[in-house]
Amino acid sequence: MPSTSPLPVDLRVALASDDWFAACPAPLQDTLLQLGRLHLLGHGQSLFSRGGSAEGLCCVTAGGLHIGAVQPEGQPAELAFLEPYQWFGEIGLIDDLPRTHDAVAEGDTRVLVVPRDPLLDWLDRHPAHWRWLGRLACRKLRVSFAVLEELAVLPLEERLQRRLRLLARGYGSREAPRRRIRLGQEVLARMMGVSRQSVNKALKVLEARGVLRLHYGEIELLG
Amino acid sequence: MPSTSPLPVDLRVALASDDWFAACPAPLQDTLLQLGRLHLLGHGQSLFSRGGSAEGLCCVTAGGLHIGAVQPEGQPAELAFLEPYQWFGEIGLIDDLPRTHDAVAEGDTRVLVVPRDPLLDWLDRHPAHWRWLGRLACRKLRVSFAVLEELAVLPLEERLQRRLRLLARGYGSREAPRRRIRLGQEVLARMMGVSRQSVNKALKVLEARGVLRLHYGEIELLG
DNA sequence: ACCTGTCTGTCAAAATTTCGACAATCCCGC
DNA sequence: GCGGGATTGTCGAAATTTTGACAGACAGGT
Repeated sequence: MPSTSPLPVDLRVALASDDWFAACPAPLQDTLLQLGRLHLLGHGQSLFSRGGSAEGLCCVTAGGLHIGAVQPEGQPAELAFLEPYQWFGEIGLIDDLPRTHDAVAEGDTRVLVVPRDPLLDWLDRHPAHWRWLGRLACRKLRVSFAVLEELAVLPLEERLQRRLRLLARGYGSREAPRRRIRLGQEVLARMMGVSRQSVNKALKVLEARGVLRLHYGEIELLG
Repeated sequence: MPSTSPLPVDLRVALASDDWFAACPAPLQDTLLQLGRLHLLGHGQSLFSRGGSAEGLCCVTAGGLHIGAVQPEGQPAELAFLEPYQWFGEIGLIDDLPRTHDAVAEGDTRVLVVPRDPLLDWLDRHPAHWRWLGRLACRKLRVSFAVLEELAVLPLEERLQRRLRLLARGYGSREAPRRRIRLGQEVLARMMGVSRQSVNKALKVLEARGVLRLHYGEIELLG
C-alpha cells in the first residue's frame, strides 16, 4: 500500500523529456498532471500485480520499476525495466482488462498515478484524446514486435547490444540515450531469457568489440 | 497491385465471428463495411511491405496472410499467420508510422481494406471510436507480452503447444478454436525461431502426449 | 497412373547453452 | 579498516540445438 505525496512544481518540465508526453496535446497533459497523484514506493515494494484491476495510467518519476512476472512453478521473467519518465498502464485503461504484469520498485521510487475513473470521465468528455493513449500502446507494440523478431533471427550478442540501446533510450521514450545502465547481469539475463553466464560471455564479446565497458553493477555504452 | 471486388452481402455476419469486430459499436461496424473495399491477392502476392505507409485498416476475409519480415542479411522471420476474420493494420492508423512487417498471401486471399483517409475523417467526427482501435492494438500487445514471457520461461514443447492453440483461436480473435491448423513445420519453425528439426521433434513429443495428431501439411489439435 | 516438387521423419557431428561450482572483486555499513 | 553480502568472471561436464544430409511420404497436375 504505497503512500502519496504532493506534486513538485517542476514535474511538468521533467515529464516533457518523454517523447510521448511531450507530443500530447496540452489539455491532455494538463489533465494528467491535475488528476495525477504521486505514490512512494520503497525498494522491493509492489505497485500492482498481474491479474489485478488497473487503477490508472502511471508514470515513473524517480527510481525504477521492474515489470515482469513470477511463474507459479518456475523462474521469474522480466519484461522491462522502467525509469523516469516512462508512462505505462494504458493497456488496462483502454481495454478494461486486468494487469498483464507485476510492477516492483528498484530502490526508492516515485510513481505518478492518474486514477482510472476521473480520467475515464474526462476522456468521455474529450474522446479525441483516446488516440493518444492508443499511440502509447502502439509504441510498445512496435518495440515488442522488434524484440520478437530479433529473438528469432539474431545471435545473443546482437540481441543484447540492441536491448541495451533500447534500455538506454527508455524503450524509445526519449531521443537522447543514457550512457550508463545500472542493471546487474543477473537481471539482464532474466530479461533476455538466457543464463547469467551466457550474458556475461556476450557482454565480454561486446566489450572486446568496443561497444561498451563493464563496471560493477552497471554497463557503460560507448559510441 | 491487388485488384478490387464488390462486398458480398453476408460479409457482415462472417465478420462478427471476430470478437473485436463483434464487440464494436454498430456505427463503427457500419463505417468499416461502408468504407471497406475487397482486395484480391494471388498466392505469394504482397499486400504491403515493411516501411511502406499504412494505407488503412485491414481484415482477412478469405485465404491467409503471412505477417513477417525478410532480413537483408539473414533468414526470414514470421510473426503471425492471419486467417479470416482477423483485423490488422490499426497500428499505422493510430500512430501514423510506417508498416512494421510484410504481408504476403497464402493461396488465393481476400482482404477487406478500409482506406486510411476516409476512416480518419470519420474518426475525426466520431472520436470516441478511437478507443476501439486502441482495444485492437491492446489485444495484440497482450498476446505479444505472453509470447515474450513464454520464450524466456518455457521449454520448446510447451511454447509450441501454446502457439498452436493461439493460432487455433486466431490470436484470441475468436472464442471457438479451429481443430486443424494448415501450416507446414517449416513455417512453424520460422514462427518459433528454431530449426525445423527441433519443431518436428517437439511435435512428436506432443503427439505422444496425445495433445495433437500430425498430418501432411497440417496439425490436428485434440482435446 | 505417373512425375515432380514439397513436406516429413530421422540421423550424426558440430556448435551452443545450461548447470553447478568456485574464486575474485566490489560496495556498504559498522 | 574490516567483514559480509552481493556481483562478476570463469571453468568443465551435461544437455540441448543447429546444421547438413538423405530417404520416404504425400498431393496435384498432366
